[in-house]
Amino acid sequence: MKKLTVGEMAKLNNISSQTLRYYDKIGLLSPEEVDEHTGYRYYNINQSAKLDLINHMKYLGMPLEKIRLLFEKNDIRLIEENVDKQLECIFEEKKRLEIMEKAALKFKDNLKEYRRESKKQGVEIRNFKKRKIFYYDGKINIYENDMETFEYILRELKKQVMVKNLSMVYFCNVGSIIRKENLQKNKFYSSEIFVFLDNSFPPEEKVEVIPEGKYACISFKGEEGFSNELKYAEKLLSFIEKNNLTINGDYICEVITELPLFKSKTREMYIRLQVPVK
Amino acid sequence: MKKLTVGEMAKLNNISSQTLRYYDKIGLLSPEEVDEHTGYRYYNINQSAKLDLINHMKYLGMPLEKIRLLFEKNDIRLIEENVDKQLECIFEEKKRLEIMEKAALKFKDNLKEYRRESKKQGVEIRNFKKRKIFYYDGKINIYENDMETFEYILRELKKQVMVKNLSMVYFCNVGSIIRKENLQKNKFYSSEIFVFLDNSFPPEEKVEVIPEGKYACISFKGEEGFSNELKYAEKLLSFIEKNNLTINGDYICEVITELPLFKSKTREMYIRLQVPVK
DNA sequence: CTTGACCTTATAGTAACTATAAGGTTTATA
DNA sequence: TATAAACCTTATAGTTACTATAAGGTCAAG
Repeated sequence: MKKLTVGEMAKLNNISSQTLRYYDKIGLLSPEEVDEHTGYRYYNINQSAKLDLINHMKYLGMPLEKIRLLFEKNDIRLIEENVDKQLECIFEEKKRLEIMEKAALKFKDNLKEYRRESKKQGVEIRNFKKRKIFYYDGKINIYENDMETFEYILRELKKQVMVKNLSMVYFCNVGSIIRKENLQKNKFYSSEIFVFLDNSFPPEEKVEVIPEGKYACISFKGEEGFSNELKYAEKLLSFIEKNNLTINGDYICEVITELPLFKSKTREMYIRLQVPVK
Repeated sequence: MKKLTVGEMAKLNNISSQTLRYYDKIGLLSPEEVDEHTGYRYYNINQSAKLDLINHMKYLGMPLEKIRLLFEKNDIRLIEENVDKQLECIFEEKKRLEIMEKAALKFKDNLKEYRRESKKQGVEIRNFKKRKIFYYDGKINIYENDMETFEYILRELKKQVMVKNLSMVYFCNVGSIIRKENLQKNKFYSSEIFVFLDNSFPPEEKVEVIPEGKYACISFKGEEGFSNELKYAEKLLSFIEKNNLTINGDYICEVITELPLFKSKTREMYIRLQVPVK
């Protein structure tokens, strides 16, 4: 039988000779013969079969070290078990990709909304579909505290989100709520902040549905502190009053997109205030 | 505002302090302040916003270097383009996973068949569903040549499979064909070898359908050369004759599973001969 | 005998960290 | 005020499955 050099063997199997040398080094596939004097590797074409199998198992996502061990152990049942494990990994990976995809689409949505909102001025009436949120009550009125405190409450929410094993994907869409009772009393009190969830999320404690319907909205660029928000909230409420609308639920302050990357070190957020109306 | 040390900042954001130091090193996120004398890093809680965004983009599958560049370029449109690219990557990755899953399931199937066949002796009649193959004609009668030549033809098939952009997944299921005309003339001539394809594979040149139906089968352990096969083929054909069955199509020699890992350096294959009968 | 194409080993680089070592700083307690 | 614990610093190596490069040896053809 013809002895093949690394280069020939590599070409026949469509891989690089370095890869073959590497496989030799880690003991995964060694040439049939090595010239003692020159160190030249000589392969046999039928070693391709093993290479085929390596590629196949690699394709299943197995690390080379595991493949090597399986070869060493030489037990079909072990191989089967490992293929089952690989299948589980593949399943997990597929789930992860699904979430990634959702996250990317949501991110695009956010950017689109960002562009839309940054052109808008004044109050408008919009229809929103049903939305789900996961909220956390910090027990502190955010309007009576500074951004620093708000950040700490946000971190707390983030931890809750992680504890609940929700994906961090959601964490780009946060907001705060003023409950209807307080709003009607003109009391700016909000201790609850939330993240938007996927609509497919199952009902659970601290998961709430924000109903579909008409919302009076106003959006603006968030700045340090909440003084800004109060100004726009007043505009929104006076619009509602002027147009003889009735407040129909909780006031929501939604962060459209935050791009803290730019110039400033702090959050640079577009904010949309929303009040459901009749 | 409170200055946070790496450890505090890390704890608040549920990452390790080493990661924060690493981000500092690669210029992705540097602390607001560094003590000139001691080198201590001091962060501000509102830098968490940037960390959130980093995590989000990382989640989309972006490498840190790209995230850093996007931060540097400071252009929303660029970010959007990159998210689109990420979506494409996610899509590709999903396709790859699908194939991986199929490969793993097929591999398990093969092992199951391997166990089944290794217990069987003698001829049996089995029903097979429709199967698709991609074949390659080496123009050389494999029965008149040795295993080495066969291996070279296999390598050629492999290249064709790659040229056609088929997944290597299929390469674990190879076989050879003796056409009906030759078989009926008792002429053991096969120059065509093939890989089984997914049934969803679109019809194309060199893609053929092996029809559903009854097959007379015999399986055995493959050994060096084809002498072994000829012996079993004779058994199969005499069975067909004895039982007054008619040959209804091409003779197929299918490699059930090869596990070249074990002891021997050469292919260790279970082989199933199949002849469609009426 | 030379030339070019191949082979060898060794080392560094990739990505996003983690782990470790050796040594300096801060803070709380005795 | 001394000291110890808990933190911080930098630098280095390791992870995976290779690829790229350098410096030098071997082989086959002309």
